[in-house]
Amino acid sequence: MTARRWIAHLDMDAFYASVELLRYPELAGQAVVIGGGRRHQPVLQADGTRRFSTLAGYTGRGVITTATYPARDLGVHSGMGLMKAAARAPQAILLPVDFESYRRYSRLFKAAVAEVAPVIEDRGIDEIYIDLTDIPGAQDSVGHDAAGGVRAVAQEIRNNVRRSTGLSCSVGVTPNKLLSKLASELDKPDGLTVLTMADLPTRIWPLAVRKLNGIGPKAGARLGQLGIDTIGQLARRDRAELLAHFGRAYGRWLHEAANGIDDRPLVTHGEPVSMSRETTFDRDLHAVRDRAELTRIFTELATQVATDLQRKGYAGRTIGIKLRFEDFKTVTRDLTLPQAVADAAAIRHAAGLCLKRVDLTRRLRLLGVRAGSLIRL
DNA sequence: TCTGGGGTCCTTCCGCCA
DNA sequence: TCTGTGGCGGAAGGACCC
Repeated sequence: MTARRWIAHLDMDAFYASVELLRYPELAGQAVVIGGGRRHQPVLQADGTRRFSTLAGYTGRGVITTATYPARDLGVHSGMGLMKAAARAPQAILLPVDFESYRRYSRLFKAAVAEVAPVIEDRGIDEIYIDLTDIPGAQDSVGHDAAGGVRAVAQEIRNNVRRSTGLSCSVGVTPNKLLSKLASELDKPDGLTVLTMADLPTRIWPLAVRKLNGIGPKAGARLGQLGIDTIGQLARRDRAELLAHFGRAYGRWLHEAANGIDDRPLVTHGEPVSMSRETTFDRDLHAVRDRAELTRIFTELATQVATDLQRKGYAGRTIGIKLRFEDFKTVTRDLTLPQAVADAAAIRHAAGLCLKRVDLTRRLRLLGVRAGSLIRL
């Protein structure tokens, strides 16, 4: 009897906002959004209570990074501009992002998972895949529930995460990463969903194609034009038709994904490919009129990239820049050097050579500096 | 009131070279 | 020498994700 493959996807619930609520418990149950600049730090008042900023009157170019569930009920969500969110939910509390804390809780929850199941693929600060196939008990039936064993293992993981962080998470368990990613969303927040291939027609096919990890705004719109809105509609389409419309690689992937087929292994190691720093200005800057300020920011970004590289022990052979113009059009330029570099002066110099290759007549809203082709020092 | 910041991966094009 | 082919690294853009 060969073991049945069980892959879990674990997603922390409203992660950044939930970490903030641990620190400010008086905000529990309220509409809170995370995002924007440093100037919205809560202020401790004379009577010992804290005074929080609200969205009302927000000005700037920030976006929502995370919103609590009560805030989402007011029609705001991550990615939304804070100005727009302020119009919809002026009374919502606004807190600045604190990546330091989120990283600390990220390490905590991943360690808690690893105590139960050590084969983990990192997917960023708030989500992971976990291979449960070989965890003791995962292949057991409980009564007439063939998935009872793996359900218990997943529940133990959830308990461990809550015990060590005080935070809730949602978990999907299925035979592969693609389906588990979908399943973890089915009972959010604080849910556990176990699915087998037999559940595909009832639980997966009714979902919008956009829910599939790998179908973004562009592909979603193109599918819509073909009359394909749900995963089930996609699954029913002729493979040849998808190949004709989307090319060999992507067409094939669409067909397999809709049918729940995904053989990708967990990637448990991984070296960074690039490191970058970028910033959106408070107002659009002009290459000539705002030259001094642009130069200062440019040098600062190069210095930050150098600091990041050195702290993590890498050097980059390809140095690149990214510019975004006032009309949101984005261009990049890069330059591969004879040798990898990690010092601020060399990065700044190479980035400067890249900048000379761009027409700078339009005003800029963003500037970025990147190091790629990394080698370990 | 336009749309953050940090990434990965893929495609296409181009020059160079065998 | 001409023409074709194919690999490869580098550059640029774009789609997508957290």
